[in-house]
Amino acid sequence: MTEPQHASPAAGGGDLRYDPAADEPRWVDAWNASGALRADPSSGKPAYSIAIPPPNVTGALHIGHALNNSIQDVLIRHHRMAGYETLWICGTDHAGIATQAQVEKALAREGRSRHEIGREAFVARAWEWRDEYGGTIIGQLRRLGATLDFSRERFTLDEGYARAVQHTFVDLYEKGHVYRDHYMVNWDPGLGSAISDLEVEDREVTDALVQIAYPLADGSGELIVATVRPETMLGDTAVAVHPDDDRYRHLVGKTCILPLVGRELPIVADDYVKPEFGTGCLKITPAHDPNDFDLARRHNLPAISVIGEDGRIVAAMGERYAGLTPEACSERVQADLAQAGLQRGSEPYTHTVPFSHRSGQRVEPLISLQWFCDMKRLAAPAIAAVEDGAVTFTPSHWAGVYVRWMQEIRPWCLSRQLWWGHQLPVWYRGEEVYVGVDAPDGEGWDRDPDVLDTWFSSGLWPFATLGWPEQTAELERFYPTNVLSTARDIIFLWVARMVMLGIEYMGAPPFADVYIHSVIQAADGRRMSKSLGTGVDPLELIDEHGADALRFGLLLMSSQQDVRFSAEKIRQGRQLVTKIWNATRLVIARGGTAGAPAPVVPETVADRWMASRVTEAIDTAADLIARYEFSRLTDVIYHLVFDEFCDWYLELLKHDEATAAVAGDLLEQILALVHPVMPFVTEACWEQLPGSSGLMLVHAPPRRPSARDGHAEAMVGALQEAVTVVRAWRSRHGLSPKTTLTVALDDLDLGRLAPAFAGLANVAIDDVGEGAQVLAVGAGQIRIVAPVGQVDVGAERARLVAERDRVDKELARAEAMLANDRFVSRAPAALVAAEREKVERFAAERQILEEQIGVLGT
RNA sequence: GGGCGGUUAGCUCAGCGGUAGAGCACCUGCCUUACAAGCAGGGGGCCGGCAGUUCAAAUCUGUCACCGCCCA
Repeated sequence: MTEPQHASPAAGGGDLRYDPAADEPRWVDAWNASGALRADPSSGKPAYSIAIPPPNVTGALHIGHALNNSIQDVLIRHHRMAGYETLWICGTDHAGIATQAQVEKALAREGRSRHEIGREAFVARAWEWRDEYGGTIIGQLRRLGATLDFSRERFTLDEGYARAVQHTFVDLYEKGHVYRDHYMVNWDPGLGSAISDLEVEDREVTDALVQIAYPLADGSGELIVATVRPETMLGDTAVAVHPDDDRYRHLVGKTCILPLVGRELPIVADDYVKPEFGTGCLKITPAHDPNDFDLARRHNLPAISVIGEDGRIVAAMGERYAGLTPEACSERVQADLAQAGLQRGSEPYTHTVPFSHRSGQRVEPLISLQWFCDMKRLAAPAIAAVEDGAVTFTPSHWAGVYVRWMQEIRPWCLSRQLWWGHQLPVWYRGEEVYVGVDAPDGEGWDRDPDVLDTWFSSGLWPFATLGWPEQTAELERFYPTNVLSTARDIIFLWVARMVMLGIEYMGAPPFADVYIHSVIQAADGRRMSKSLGTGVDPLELIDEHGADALRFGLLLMSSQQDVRFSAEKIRQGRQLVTKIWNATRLVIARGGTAGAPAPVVPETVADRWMASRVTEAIDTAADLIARYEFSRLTDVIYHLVFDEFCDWYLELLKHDEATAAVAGDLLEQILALVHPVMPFVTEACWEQLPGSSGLMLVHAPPRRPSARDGHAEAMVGALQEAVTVVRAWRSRHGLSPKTTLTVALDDLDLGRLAPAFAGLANVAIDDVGEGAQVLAVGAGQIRIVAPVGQVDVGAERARLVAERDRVDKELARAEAMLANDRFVSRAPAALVAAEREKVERFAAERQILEEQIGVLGT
């Protein structure tokens, strides 16, 4: 027989602090083994469910995951303890681009490429990669203490899930929302795929703004156009001017000659053109600029592609340019223009240019045949759901962000030229197109090689994970989920799409609440960056401080806005862990036990006071959780444990002013209150408390140990003030805390707490005679004997005079307010009464101060 | 260019109409047998500038200045 290898708070030789690294793993196992994480759709309890925003299968836990999953775990644990049948849906996202890149990298190390091994082998390779590494982040979530339903882990490429995705695509096609079109897309040449608008980020770049002369066809002169991309001129199909521009009005309808190519270009008028930009003449390249594309559609202009999907100049541009990179082509075009005498100048020009979020490469806008989803009709009910309150955002201003984006929603390019993902359920045979979940009958059909944007499949997450389109018990029971917790950069990518698809397929939005948590920035106030080394690894923080400390610290630092990472908050969490641990040791040493079937009846004033404080904290905490105010929740916990339970109540317990039975019961309630935030240490403490049984994980919710008790709060309040006043006095006079002072209490009724006062303040209560110093305490006062020769009378007098002046000012302020008729007549009566009370109190305080000053003499 | 958010103690952030708060940092005492990763006491802010509304403004309105984010 060996003792378990874990820390113990038990009295007598117990460890002085909790050891998270040694103790946490066994709780992860115990929770899992308990079966409590597995949701039971057939239970009679009310349901509470959350779908985890599925982490990228290639990902590792970052600080944002750590915060978001701490939040979700608090919600899940709180509701589980409160008697809900909870389901926290677990799983990962197949992350098309990221996963494909990982596998391609592995292949490259072997000197091979995906094209060499072919699609089938590549996909098999990707699955192998996923089987080997795909569980990493789920394991990391376990270390955080996340109580996901691991038995229902889903992956967005699972067979059933894939079926749901195919079904959705086919259905949207049949409803006419999904269509195929030649349209301008964001082409990522690095990836060799189209990407969505949301995967593009604009960056400032300084390019050369080149001026080129386009001769008028009738030989009457020339137009000068300015461009940062001279190579695209090869695809120009018009020159545009503003309709109100007097310089060019007479040229509209005429034509000019495209240099180097010789094509005749119409000169069109369009108010998109800014007359003040450059020369006011805009070359139009419909195939390579989104604005030009739109303008060309308005004027029925053809589009001529210059750059192909390989990122190089297409063959149709002739052998002088074909095959060049755009940069090389730009140089050659400029040289050719110079030779032709048509280059008119060049100047540096800073503008924003789209870059791929995925590959980091400059996005090439080009026209391509892709599958799109028209979002307008799907968006309308999704907007209504937020506007009429069926879906609420916290903080609320994100609702506006969501609605504004949805109102201007644009078609979503669904196809990606990748191999890893949901291949489009589309087949072609000549001009025929077949869209269906199953392959078409007959010979000669070729399946579209493209896959769907990963976000298309994750849009189905809250219901496809529950078995949809099958009508499962889980779906019936747990849809819609209660809340989605996520970061604001996901609102468009994911939240909006989930709401649209949830309403379309389930007839109800996928969640009632959307909680948008803080983005945790680096200490410098910028986004954490791996390349800059400003990232913080949550796993290292768990190693160093424990998961409880990390969870607490992250929740404490989070707020309604972005916040800077603060290691100090994590340390604070660790201190709370230690505090709870040691408080438990003390309570056990004093004979406290747990497991009382009903509140232990408080006996003493101190007991009733603490029971009252715990009661209030429990109520407040439940309210804060309901409002997603996690930072305040941690604050309430911290204050309760440190300032009330430990600093006062346990000290009173040591002075036998509180009872061990109540202390044990209250500690139990506090552990239950703290457990959703700090699950590990609360389990460990609970385990050590005599009388405990089972896991804190499934403990009943923290029980209000008694009603609020105003009398007890007032009595202990008076005690605290009296003790503090004496301690401060002693400290001011440089007296050691060990110096026992003699004091008398005048009109100060501490009742049965008087002995506690004597103990905590280290005083003897006795008759003090004349000449003692007077200290105001609430309604009464304390007279205190100054040890002869140990008190700096001059300094004390100066302090008292300063204090009296301060009170005078307060008095004058309150009196001035009361002298103001408009205040007395217009302010709420309660406030006026409060000011009157203040006048009385300040006057009394002033009198005591005068008395004190008098005693000290001049 | 449009929109949103921010500017409060040295630092990180609360408060959002009734006399400025927390944690950390700082200063001064304490190894008081649960905890020195602790305890006790203390100093520190004309709440970005200006102008309004109000009996009363960090708090509401307008405006300016910076900082950040999102969408073009």
